[in-house]
Amino acid sequence: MARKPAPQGSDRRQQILEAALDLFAEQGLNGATSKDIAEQADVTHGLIYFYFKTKEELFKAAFEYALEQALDRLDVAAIAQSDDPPEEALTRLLTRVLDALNTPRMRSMSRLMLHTMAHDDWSVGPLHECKLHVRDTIISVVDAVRVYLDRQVELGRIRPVNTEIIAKFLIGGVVSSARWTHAEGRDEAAPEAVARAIVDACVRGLLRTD
Amino acid sequence: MARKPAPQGSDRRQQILEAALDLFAEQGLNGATSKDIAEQADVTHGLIYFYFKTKEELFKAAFEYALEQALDRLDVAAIAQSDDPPEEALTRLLTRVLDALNTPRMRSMSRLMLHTMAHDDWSVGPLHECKLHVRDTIISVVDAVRVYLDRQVELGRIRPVNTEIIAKFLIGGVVSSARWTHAEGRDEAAPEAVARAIVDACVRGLLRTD
Amino acid sequence: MARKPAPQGSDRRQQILEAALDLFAEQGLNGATSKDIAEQADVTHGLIYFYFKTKEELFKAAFEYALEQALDRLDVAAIAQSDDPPEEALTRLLTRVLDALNTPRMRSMSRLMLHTMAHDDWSVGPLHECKLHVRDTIISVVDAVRVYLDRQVELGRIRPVNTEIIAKFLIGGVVSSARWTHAEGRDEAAPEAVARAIVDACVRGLLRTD
Amino acid sequence: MARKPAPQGSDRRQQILEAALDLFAEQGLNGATSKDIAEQADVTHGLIYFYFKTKEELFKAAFEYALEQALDRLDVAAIAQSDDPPEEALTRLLTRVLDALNTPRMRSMSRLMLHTMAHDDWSVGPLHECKLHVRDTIISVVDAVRVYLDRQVELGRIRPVNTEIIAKFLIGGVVSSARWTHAEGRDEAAPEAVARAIVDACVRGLLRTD
DNA sequence: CATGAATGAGGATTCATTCAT
DNA sequence: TATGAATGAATCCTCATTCAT
Repeated sequence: MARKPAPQGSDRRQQILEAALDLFAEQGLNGATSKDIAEQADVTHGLIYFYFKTKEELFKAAFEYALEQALDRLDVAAIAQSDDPPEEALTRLLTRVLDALNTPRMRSMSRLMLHTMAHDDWSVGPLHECKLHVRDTIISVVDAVRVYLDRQVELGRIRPVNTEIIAKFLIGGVVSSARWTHAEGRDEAAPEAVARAIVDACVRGLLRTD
Repeated sequence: MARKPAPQGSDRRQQILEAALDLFAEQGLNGATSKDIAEQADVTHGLIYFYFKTKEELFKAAFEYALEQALDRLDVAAIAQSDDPPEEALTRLLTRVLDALNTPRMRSMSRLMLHTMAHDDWSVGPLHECKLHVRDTIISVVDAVRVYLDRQVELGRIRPVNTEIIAKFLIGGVVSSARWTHAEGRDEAAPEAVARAIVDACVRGLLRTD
Repeated sequence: MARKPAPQGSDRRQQILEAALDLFAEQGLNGATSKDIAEQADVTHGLIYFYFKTKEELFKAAFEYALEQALDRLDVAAIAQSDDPPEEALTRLLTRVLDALNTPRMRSMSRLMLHTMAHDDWSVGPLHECKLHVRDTIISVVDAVRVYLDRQVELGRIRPVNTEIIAKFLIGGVVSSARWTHAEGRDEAAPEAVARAIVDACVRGLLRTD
Repeated sequence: MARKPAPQGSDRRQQILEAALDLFAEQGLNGATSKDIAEQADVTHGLIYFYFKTKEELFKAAFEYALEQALDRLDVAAIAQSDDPPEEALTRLLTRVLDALNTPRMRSMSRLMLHTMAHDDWSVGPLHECKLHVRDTIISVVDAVRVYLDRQVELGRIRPVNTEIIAKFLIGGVVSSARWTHAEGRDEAAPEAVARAIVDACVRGLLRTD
C-alpha cells in the first residue's frame, strides 16, 4: 500500500483516475461508461486506453487509489497502538470513521466497496484482485480494533469477550448507520454525538445498574 | 414463432421473478442481462417483455417480491411488541436476522439492497420506487427495534440512551458483520453465538465491573 | 370491385378492417403494429390472424375496402357520361374530389395511397396487388375525365388538346393542392370556391382577352 | 474491434447520408433499417451512430441535405423575378420541375416528401422539424409562382384570378402527373411536351374560341 | 370463434476497444 | 502522448405470428 511514484507527466492519468472513481462509485462498473469517464476527466475517449489496458484495469486502479487515501485517513495503526482507555479510544475511532464517511470522496469509496463486495463472480482478473483488496482493507481495520480490544482485555480494562466479533460489530454498525442515515436524507446528530452514544451504550452497557 | 405449451403447473412469471432476483443480486442491474435471466428462468427471451414492460420494471417487481418475503421472515411486529427482557429479546432478534441472512435467497436480497441503495441517481422511475421501498423497509425494521428499546427504557430496564442510534447500530452492525464474515470465506461461529456475544457486550457493557 | 358479401357474423372482421385502415393510413405499414390495430378495433391481438393470414393480407384487405368506398363516392361513371358543358361538369367533378378528400376517412385513404405508391419494391405478394389496385383506381378516375374531355373535343366545345395529360393534371392538381392546404394548417376557401377558381382559369384560360 | 482506415478521400458521413436518402425514400422511415443503410453506405452498422445520434436524426439530416439540393436545382428565385410572358415562363418552370423529378435522386426526394407529409403524428422531435421543412419548401416554391402570377396580373397580362390557388394547382398538378405516369410504367411524352400541353391549356384556356 | 401466452427473428442503440494519424 | 474515427459484439426491446385451450 505504499504510494507508487506517479508516472511521469501523468496529470492526465490522475484526472482519469479521479473521474473514474466518482463515476464508478455512483454508477457501478457497468453503469459508468468509458466515454463518460473520459468526458468527466476532460480527456479524449481514446486516451483512457493509453493509460489503462482495459476498463477493468482502470476500475482496479481507481479502487486502489481510493483505498490508499481511505486508509491514510483512518490511520489504523494509531488505533491498534493506542493505550487510551476504551471509552476515549473507541469514541475517537468511531468519530473518525463517521467523519471519513461524510466526505463525498469517502462516500463514493464506501459505495464502490459495496458494489465490489457484492459480486459473487469476480473470481479472476482485475476485479478479483479488487475484491481481495477490499477484503484485506476491511480486515486490516477490523484487526486494528481487535488488537486494541485484546490489549484492553489483557490490561483488565474490559471483560473477556469475543473481540473479533465485537470489532466487526463496532465498525460495521457505525458504517451502516451512517449509510442509512444518509439514505434517509435526514439531518442527523453530529458524528461525534453518534459515536459517543454508541460507545456509551456498548462500553457501559445498556442495563440500568443504579 | 410457434408456442410451446407451458409445462404443467408452471408459473412463468414466477420463474422469471426468481431468476431475476438471483441474477440481479449477483450482478446488479446492468450486469445481469435480460437474456441471462431468461435462460436461468428457462424461458424465452421475449417472454420477459410479455410480463414486464422493461428491465427496470422487472427489477422493481423482483425487488418487491423479495422484500415481502424478507419482512415476513423477520416478523418485525413481534419484535416491537415483545415484553421479554433485553438480553433475551435482542439475542432472539439478532439471531433471527443472522439466520435470515444465511439463506442464499436472503443473501441475494441483502446484496440487491446494497446495489439499490448505492445509486444516487435513481431519482425517477421504477428504480426510484425501489430505493424508497428499501428505505422504508430498513426504517420499519429499525423502528421496531427502537420501539422495543423505548419501552424498555420506560420500564426502567435499560438506561435512557438514544434509542434510534442504538437501534440502527445494532441492526447495521449485525448485518455488516455477517456480510464481512461471509466475504472472508471463513466459517464462523454459529449465528446464535455471534448474536449472544454481541448482545452480551452491548447489554452488559464491555467494562470490567467486578 | 363488386362488394364481397360480408362473411357471416363478421362484425369483428369489419372492426379490424376499419381500425387497420385508420392506423395504416396514419402510420404506414410498418408503423402500425398488429397489436395497435387489435386494440383500436377492440379485439384481441390473436383474432386478427383468424381473419387475415398475415399483416400484409390485412393491409391489402383494408386497402380494397377503402378504395371501394372511395370509388363509390366519386362515382366516376357519372363523370364520363356527363354531357354538361365543361365549366359545369369539371367544377362539379373537382368539387366532389375536394369534398371527398375532406372527410377523415378519405384523408386516410389518400395518405394510404401515398404510402403505397411510394414503395418501389413491392413487386410481389399482397403489397404488389395493392399497388396495382391503386394504379388501376387512379387510372380509372383519370380515364373517366379523359373520356369526358375527348367527347367535349368531339363536340367542338373544347380545343383539341392532349386530354390524357390534362386529365391527369386536373386530378393531380386538385388533390395536391388539397393536401398542401391541409398540411399548412390554414383554413381555406370552401372546396367549391377552389374548384371554381381552378376551372375558371383552366377552361377560360389565364390570358386577358378583353 | 479494430479499425480499418477510411479509404482515401472518402467522406463517411456523406456516404451514410446518400444511402439513407435512397433507402428512406424507397422504404420509409420504418422500412429502411439502420443495418440496410450501413450496408448500402458501405460502412459498419455502428458508425451511423457515431455521426448521427438516432435514426430520426439521420432521417432529418438526410432530408435537409436533399431539400437543399432540390431547391438549388429549381432555382425558385429566378421564377419569381422573371418578366417573361406567362406562356414562356410557366413552360420553363414546369419543364424544370418535371426534369427535376426525373432524376433518381429527385424521385427519391419526392417520395421522401410524401412519406414525411403523410405523418400526422410527427408533432415533436426531429421528424416534426422535417415536416416543417418540407412545408416551408413547398410554400417557398408555390410562393415564387404566386409572386410571378401576381406581377403578371398587375401588368395586365393575365386575368385577375386567385393566384394562390392557381400556383398550388400548377405545381401540384405537374408533380402528381409526373408521379402517376412514372407509376404506370408507361413511357411518356418528353417533359417539355407535357409542360407545354399543360401551359397551353391553362394559359389559353380549354374552350374553343375561334 | 376467441383468447392470450409463448416464440424467435430482427431492429435500434451502446460501448469497450483499436489504431492511423 | 493525444486524438477521434471506426469496429462489431452485445443489449434491450418489439412484433408478426402461432397455438393450446
